[in-house]
Amino acid sequence: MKDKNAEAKKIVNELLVDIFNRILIIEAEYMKKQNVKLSMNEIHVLEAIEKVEESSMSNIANKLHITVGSLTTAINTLYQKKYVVRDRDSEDRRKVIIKLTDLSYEVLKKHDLFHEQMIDSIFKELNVGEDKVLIESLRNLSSFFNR
Amino acid sequence: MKDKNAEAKKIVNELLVDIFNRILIIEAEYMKKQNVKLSMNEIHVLEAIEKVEESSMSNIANKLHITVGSLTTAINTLYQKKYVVRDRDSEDRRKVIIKLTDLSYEVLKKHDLFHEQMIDSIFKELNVGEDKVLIESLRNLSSFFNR
DNA sequence: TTCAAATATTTTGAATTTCAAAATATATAT
DNA sequence: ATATATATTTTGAAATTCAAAATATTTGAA
Repeated sequence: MKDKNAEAKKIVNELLVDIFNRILIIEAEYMKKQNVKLSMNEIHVLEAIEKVEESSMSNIANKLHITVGSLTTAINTLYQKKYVVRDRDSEDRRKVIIKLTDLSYEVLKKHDLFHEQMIDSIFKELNVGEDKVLIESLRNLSSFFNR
Repeated sequence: MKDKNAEAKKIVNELLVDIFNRILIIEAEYMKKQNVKLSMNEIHVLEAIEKVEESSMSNIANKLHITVGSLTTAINTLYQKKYVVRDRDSEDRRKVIIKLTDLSYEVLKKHDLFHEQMIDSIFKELNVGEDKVLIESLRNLSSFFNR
């Protein structure tokens, strides 16, 4: 049986693939232009540390979907470059808590600005109430990944 | 000045980041479950070869936003595993044209199915005409990357 | 209390992916 | 003819990742 939305679906798929393929490259170029010396990978580590509830190694690695071992090497270089410090949790001394330095907050401010501009570009031609459709669609896509 | 859409924008940004962070992992799990032995990286190379107009090394690398040198190593292993063959362009013998084998088309069929299910999950609760809003939003985001 | 099991992290060794620059081959234009 | 441009591969190095082993600390049961 034919799908009446076939054409729209094809377009949405192509747009998503295109966006997905380009976002990292564009974001990296933008950050470089802002004089940020870190890779997108490193920036995403900082972002995860900022967003996660308790910034232990396990929690951060979990948020990033990488192993704790991989995170250790990432944190090692970020520590060397003075973007993070390591603290022991006083309650449970097995846990290492990662804290961001001011250097990191500068980077994250620039990163947030990029995302703001990106989101503004989506909203600029949206009419009242249309944001609901967009949010619902993205929620459906996100929950598709939960099964 | 306050932005009346501030809350909606925040939600859209979080959804996009979440989708972006998870899609590759979920897609990789799916392909593995379908008994595909290739990495997502390798699958995306096959996808680019299929989609590009003329599948020369330069065109493919361009589509993937990687250097031709990087592509050469990727094609080397895909050739070894019998997913592609190399042809010389008879018009211009500098060009190497990459062709997919049947093994690749099997993989791409499974990959397409994943994307179909993904897109269906977006459309399942969309009413008539609402797909226009979604397409317009994604188009705006995509063209934000063009500046 | 004490010690085995569980949990948190780091270390190690290897694979994959990537790049820039040099090398090679072919085509084009003067 | 030959210099220049274009297409690709090779080379050497860096970044990112993983799994498994090693280390440190906590927890729970005897």
